[in-house]
Amino acid sequence: MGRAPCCDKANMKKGPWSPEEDAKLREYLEKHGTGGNWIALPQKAGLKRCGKSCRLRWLNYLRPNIKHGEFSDNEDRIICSLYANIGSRWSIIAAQLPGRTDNDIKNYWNTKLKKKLMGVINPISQRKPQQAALFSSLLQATSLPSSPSSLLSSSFTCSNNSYYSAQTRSFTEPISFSSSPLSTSSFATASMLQPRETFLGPVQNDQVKDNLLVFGGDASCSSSDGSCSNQMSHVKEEYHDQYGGCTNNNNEQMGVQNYLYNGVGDDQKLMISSGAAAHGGVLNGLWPGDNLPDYGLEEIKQLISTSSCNSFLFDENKTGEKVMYY
DNA sequence: AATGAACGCAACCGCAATCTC
DNA sequence: GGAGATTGCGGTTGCGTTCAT
Repeated sequence: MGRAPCCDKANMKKGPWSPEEDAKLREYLEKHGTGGNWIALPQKAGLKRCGKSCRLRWLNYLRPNIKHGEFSDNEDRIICSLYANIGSRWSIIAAQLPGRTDNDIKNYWNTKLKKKLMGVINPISQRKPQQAALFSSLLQATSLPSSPSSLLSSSFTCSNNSYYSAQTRSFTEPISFSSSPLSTSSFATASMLQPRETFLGPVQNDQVKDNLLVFGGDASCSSSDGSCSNQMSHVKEEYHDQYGGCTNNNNEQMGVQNYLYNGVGDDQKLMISSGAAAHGGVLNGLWPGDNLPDYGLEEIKQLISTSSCNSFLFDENKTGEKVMYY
C-alpha cells in the first residue's frame, strides 16, 4: 500500500518564500505555535505551502536567534572536529553551534570548509612516511587505548547511572552521558555515541581555550528542524556497525583490517576503524596513494586530523597530557 | 559590456524513525 | 501489534549572484 503524500502537491506553492508568506508564518507561529502538527499548520495560517516546507522555513530562517553570515574560526574548528569524529551528522554538529542550523553548516561545509581543507591535501598525499609518523604522534598525543580490546571491554558511565556496555553493545536506559570531562581515550567513540542534548552542550566561544575544545552547558536545538530528538537508536546502529556487524561495507572494513594489521599498531587501528566503520566510509586508501580520484570522507577526516584543524584538537605544547573535555 | 562558469544558499526530496490511534 | 501519519535528517537540486574572460 502506497503512502499518502503529506500534502496535496498540486495546490502547493513551491520555491522561494515571499516576505508576505514569511510574515504570515511568523505571525501564526508566534501566536499559536506549531500546535504539534506542521501538516495542518499551513491551512490554519493561510499559506499554500506544504507543512514540511513551513517547518523548514521557520527552523532554517524565521526562527529567532538564527545566526546568518560568516562562520568564525572557532566555529570552523568545531565543525572540523565534529566532522572528523562523527561525519556528516549535521544536526548533531549544529547542536554545538548555537544559532546555526544543520542546513547552514552543511552548506558551509560543502561549499567552503571542505575546499579549504582540500587546498592542503595534496601536499600531504606526497608524504607517506611523514604521515605515518604524524599519525603515530597524533595517536600518542590523543592517548587512545592501547588496543581495540581495551575499548571493547570498556563501558561508558553516564550521569544518571545509565551506561553503554561494549560487550553487550547496548545501553541501559535512560540514556544520558555525563558532560564531565572525558579523556580522549573515550572521545573517538564516545563522541559518536552521545545524544546531543546530554553529552555535548553547545560550545561557547570562550570554551575553546588553550587549543582544547570544551563542551558542556545547556543543550540547544539548532538543527534545521530545531529538533532535539534522542539520537541513540541511530548511534546504537553505528556502534553495532563499528564493532559488530558492518553489513554494508565489508570490503572496506576488510581493507581497513588488512591495512591495520600490516602497518600500524593497535592505537591506530582504533582510531582509523572508529571513523571508517562508523560511517561506512569509503576508504580510498588511508594513505592518499598513487590513485586518488576523489577525496572520500576518510581522506578528509585524515586531513582534518593532521592539518589545519588539529591545532585545537591537540595541545601541541603538551605531548604528555592531551586531554579534551567534553 | 556580454556571456559563460563558478559559487552560495534556500528549498526540495526521499527515506527512516517515531508517534498516534 | 500494526498501519498510517508525522517528524527528523541528510543528500541533492535549482536559481540568483558573483567572478572571470
